Amino acid sequence: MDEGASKDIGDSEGEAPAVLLDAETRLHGDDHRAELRLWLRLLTLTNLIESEIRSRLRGAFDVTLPRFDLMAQLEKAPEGLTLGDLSRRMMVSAGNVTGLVERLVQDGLVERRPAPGDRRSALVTLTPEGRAGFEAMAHAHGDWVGDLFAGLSDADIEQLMALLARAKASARAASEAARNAPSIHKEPSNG
Amino acid sequence: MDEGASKDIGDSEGEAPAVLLDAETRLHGDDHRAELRLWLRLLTLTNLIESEIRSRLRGAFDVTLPRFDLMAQLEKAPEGLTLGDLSRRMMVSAGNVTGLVERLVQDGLVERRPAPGDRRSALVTLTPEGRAGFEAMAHAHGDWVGDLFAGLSDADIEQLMALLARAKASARAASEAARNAPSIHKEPSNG
DNA sequence: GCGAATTATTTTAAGCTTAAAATATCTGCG
DNA sequence: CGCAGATATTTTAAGCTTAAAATAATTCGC
Repeated sequence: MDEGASKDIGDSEGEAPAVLLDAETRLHGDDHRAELRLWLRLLTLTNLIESEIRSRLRGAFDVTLPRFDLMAQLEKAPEGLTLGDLSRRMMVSAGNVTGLVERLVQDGLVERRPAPGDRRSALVTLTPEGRAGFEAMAHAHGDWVGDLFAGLSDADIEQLMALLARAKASARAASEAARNAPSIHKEPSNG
Repeated sequence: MDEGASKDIGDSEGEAPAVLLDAETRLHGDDHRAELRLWLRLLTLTNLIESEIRSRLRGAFDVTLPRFDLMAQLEKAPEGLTLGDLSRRMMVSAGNVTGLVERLVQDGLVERRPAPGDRRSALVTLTPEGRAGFEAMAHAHGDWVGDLFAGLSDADIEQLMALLARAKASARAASEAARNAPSIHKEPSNG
């Protein structure tokens, strides 16, 4: 397995990604330059950290991020979770979970057994080996994340948390608005 | 070997992902709770926006994000780019670019031709169709990103830009430190 | 000019991911 | 009861992604 850093989309970082906007767009009205730069920076940072964590998980424990994520969910639910629970909590498709669980079962890290009372469902739990492995990984993972953000002060973190919360609310609102009114070509002012 | 987009890892969001830290970790010293929450929030936000953009690109233009990204790089370099250039600029592996270009050529959106002067290389450029398609996509993409961040004020954006820059510097420093001194089990103080 | 090292690209093997279709089971309603 | 619709999971087809090995061509040093 493995991983990688990923995606960029725009410019490396310093200047305005003017290329993403042709002259006509600007005439249209909004130009979204600041938002595009923000998105680019957010994406770059997240990809940087994510690929660092992926690569460390692979190097130190020979495990992928999705597997780590799945095990983290199980760790929080000692009584076990169904595939559907996992799918919802991990925010990935059901088919994805099927394959992930299959591979983790093969590795002896999780166990699958019929759910009592519903023959459609299966309950997934960590094996003792899986639990022990996860604990070591979670410990290292915490240290790594601590390291990666070591250059931020407590105040920086606090401010970031607040701003990211606001950004998330904004993005969620926009997503839902689009979901409830599709096909409107998303022109804020003159559509 | 593997990889994909990734997702959550911790809690849905509100509370401390205490599960990622067992008692022993806390005794060890640092506990990194704040950093873990920050990382979780950053990841959640980025995934939310990224999947929204992916889904809109697919719905409106039947194109994937990696293809859009590749075309964006070509748009900025009208004289064309080699596969190696693309790999570096997109921050993905060379093999990845080979396949992406292959598929885009099949769709008639980009063109591949031997690079003059180096028989190992190929120059990739947008076809007229690819260029026209990209312009429409970039326009919509700009609007979407503008929408998604519409709830942030100019001041919010400015602050976020500054804090994210600081976070990026921190993460980069930590990555490079690790790269130059591997195998030290990453214990900040007592390794 | 020859061979070693470097660079550009492709191939291979494996895993992640999704949407959509197919299965299987369950629940509610007459 | 019996069936219709909902729910849980698997399967399928396609694409993305990487690391590592394999090819091919270039460059450098002598």
